[in-house]
Amino acid sequence: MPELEEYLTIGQASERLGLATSALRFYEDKGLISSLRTVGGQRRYARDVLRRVSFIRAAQQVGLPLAEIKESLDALPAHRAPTQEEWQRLAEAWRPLLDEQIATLVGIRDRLAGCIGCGCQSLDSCDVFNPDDVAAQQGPGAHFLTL
Amino acid sequence: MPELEEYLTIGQASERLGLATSALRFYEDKGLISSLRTVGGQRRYARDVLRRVSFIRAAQQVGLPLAEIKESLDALPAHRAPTQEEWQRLAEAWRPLLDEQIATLVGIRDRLAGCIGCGCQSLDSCDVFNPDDVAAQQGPGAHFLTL
DNA sequence: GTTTGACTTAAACCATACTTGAAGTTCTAT
DNA sequence: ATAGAACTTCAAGTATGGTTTAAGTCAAAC
Repeated sequence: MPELEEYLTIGQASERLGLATSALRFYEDKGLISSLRTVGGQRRYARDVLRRVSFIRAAQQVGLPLAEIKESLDALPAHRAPTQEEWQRLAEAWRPLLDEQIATLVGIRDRLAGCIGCGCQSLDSCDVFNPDDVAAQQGPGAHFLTL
Repeated sequence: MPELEEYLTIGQASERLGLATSALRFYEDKGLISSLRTVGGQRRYARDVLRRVSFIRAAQQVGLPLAEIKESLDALPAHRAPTQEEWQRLAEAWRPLLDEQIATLVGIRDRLAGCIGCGCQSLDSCDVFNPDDVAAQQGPGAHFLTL
């Protein structure tokens, strides 16, 4: 039986994910991933850890802190590999965030292009360089990253 | 003479920018902004600090660390308000970064849509959930944020 | 059965980006 | 002239996301 291929050591997972072993242990400490243990106490990861970690990294790119990512992952079953539908429900939850973040960046880019394109006085009415008073409407900190 | 309108106290700048006074002092400590001082030692900001700080905040949204933002700002004149062209040169330097970051997020979004849209087996060939081996090609850490 | 590389924990350390607190000073309005 | 709000500095604290180190154990090949 392919028991050797069934599970990954932390080094194997690390290599495949392009992530330090310390980061995997850190994620496990924080409850974002879990592992089985050998009799000797070494970690063995089920293969779905690869998908979980990939999900974590993608979520980080979207700007989510690990604590929130954990909350999302907590919706997944603890002791069996999640189904496709379960992954998709998580993924759909990001859509608004993703859209918002993309809109923010595209907004910066376009206003940038506007400032560059249209000559001398647009700069004074440009949101990118004169948000002034605008930011003050939202709470301190926050904006889109702290969602 | 409108000396009162010419300069901003730290509290006024803070309020207009929607940013804590401690953050403004922190930026000044780090050399990202500068101020004049009253006889009594209080800060007075020239109005272009608003644009500078807005630039900083926008740059942070693009993922740049303060140290790099400082390097960009160091290209601006120290003792006069930058011209429009000077601001634009800085802004243009972000274009590639912005484009890259937008592309990354749009990529995640589209692959997400693909996974959700196309039924049961796409998940196994989806980059978002199976980057596996892919990430390992780049150095540890890095990816687009550490540019 | 022994070596060697991969693994273990726990605690300490790092960098970034700020915030908070203490103790005191300045500014502005009355 | 004085009260109170706003300001000052400096040091320490916080949160996030890890990495590093020390001292030792496990697993696999020889």
